[in-house]
Amino acid sequence: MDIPKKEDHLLNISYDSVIFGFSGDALKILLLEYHDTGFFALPGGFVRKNENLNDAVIRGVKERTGLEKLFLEQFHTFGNTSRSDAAAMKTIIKANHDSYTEDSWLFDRFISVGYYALIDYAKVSPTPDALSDSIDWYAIDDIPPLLFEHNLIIEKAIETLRNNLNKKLMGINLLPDKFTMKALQQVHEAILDEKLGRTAFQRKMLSLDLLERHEKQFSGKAHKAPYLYSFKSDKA
Amino acid sequence: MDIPKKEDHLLNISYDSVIFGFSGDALKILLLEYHDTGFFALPGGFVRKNENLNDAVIRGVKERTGLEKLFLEQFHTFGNTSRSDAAAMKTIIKANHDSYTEDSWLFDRFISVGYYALIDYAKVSPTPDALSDSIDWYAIDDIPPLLFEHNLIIEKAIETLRNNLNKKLMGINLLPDKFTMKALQQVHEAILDEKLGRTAFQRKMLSLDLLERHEKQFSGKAHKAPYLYSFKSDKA
DNA sequence: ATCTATTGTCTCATTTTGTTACAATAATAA
DNA sequence: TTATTATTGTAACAAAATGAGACAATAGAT
Repeated sequence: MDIPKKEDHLLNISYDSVIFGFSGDALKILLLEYHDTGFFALPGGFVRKNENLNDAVIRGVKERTGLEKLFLEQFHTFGNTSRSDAAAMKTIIKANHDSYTEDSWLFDRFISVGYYALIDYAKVSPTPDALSDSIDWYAIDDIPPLLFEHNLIIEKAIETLRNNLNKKLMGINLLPDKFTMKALQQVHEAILDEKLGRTAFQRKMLSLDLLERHEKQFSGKAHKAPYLYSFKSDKA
Repeated sequence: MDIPKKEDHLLNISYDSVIFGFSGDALKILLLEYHDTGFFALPGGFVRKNENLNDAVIRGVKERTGLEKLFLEQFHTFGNTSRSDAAAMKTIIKANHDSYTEDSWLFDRFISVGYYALIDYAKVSPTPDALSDSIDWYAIDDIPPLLFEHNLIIEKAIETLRNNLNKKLMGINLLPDKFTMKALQQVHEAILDEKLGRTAFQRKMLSLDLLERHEKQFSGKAHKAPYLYSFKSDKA
């Protein structure tokens, strides 16, 4: 992988993406570990000179997950001087490139726009890029210390996700196209970090008139089979 | 006024501020008009190399309004290529500066962070800076066409304000320290653009336990005098 | 055929919200 | 001093939303 070129990009501005997935029991996010440094961080990147900010983030998330259509939303822009860490950036670049130069634009101060994405955990097999040893899922209550105040960015992302959860059933973006009411409830519980009453939850979801009921799902277990639901497409 | 110098600032990044005030009957915002151009726009600015983004916005709003302590919150970052307009920027700079240079950094593309501020309308006498003919209040349903997609930025600011209104009685930032329940209700109605039931509103506000009741306010009119309230400082 | 775990819905209690009613009151007019 | 008027604070009641428990339906195991 080449170092991104200064003349192709906007300066002093970057993005960081908090990519959420739901494993069935826990809410997780994708973190990458840089080669030979022990550094963990959020997947991020830069904006090309003639590229919309949104498109830059979509491009970056696609490179990391292979997903093209995904739920993606900006939540906050982080602009404190304290969040820059030129030393760490130098270590990363040094560990990966012979062409290390002391005065790279990458060591400048960056203002970073935070995005979060909600994706179907099952649809992704994350692949590390050339800069990173690994890219892996981490449960949100088990996040290691990260570079560049990224732990703070994650907290803010979760807070935003909680606040927006009720708007238009956002949680469904973490599930397959068809899902049971129980799965939807588990997603909500994972995001809110609290138990919800089963009957009240079901009544509320159905009353929103956003779900379409399909065939039953037979699990092979000895009990009544639940209906499958999907998000009504005309409510998007 | 001097043109801001390239070497002092972050490149490709700016901010725009939507400064809300409440005149007693309508919600208004501050717009400025540039010298000799007929161009209207939101007050905005740039970030110095060693300055926090938030501090840059505080500095800019203070220069325009004289206010130092104010309610200020970031709401969205605008990053589409379509929002840049080098031609308009050139017109503005030309109209104001002999030292016009064709290749100024100001003509580059900018990603702009949107902030909104809530201030006490009565406390401000807006003063135009050297670049602008006028800075004035405009009711939010009477905004002229603005440069750089600023109309869109205002819409998003209002939307965010509506969504956040219930969080911790944000509306009080548009009022003096002490205010009547009726004034608070009028602020809410102006923001939400709908009438609210008087008794339900009063009951709700009092139940939040965020308001402190003070002496009555005698208006001189022939009716029962309302209590004055303030925001409980320990709930900030 | 009986048993077990889970689901969908009903019912009822509780809480919240919306609306109307009404007494209290500050200033004015009679 | 005593009505009169406009507005305020709160109570009272109705309607709607929410929470919790009961229960029948049912897919598969025994």
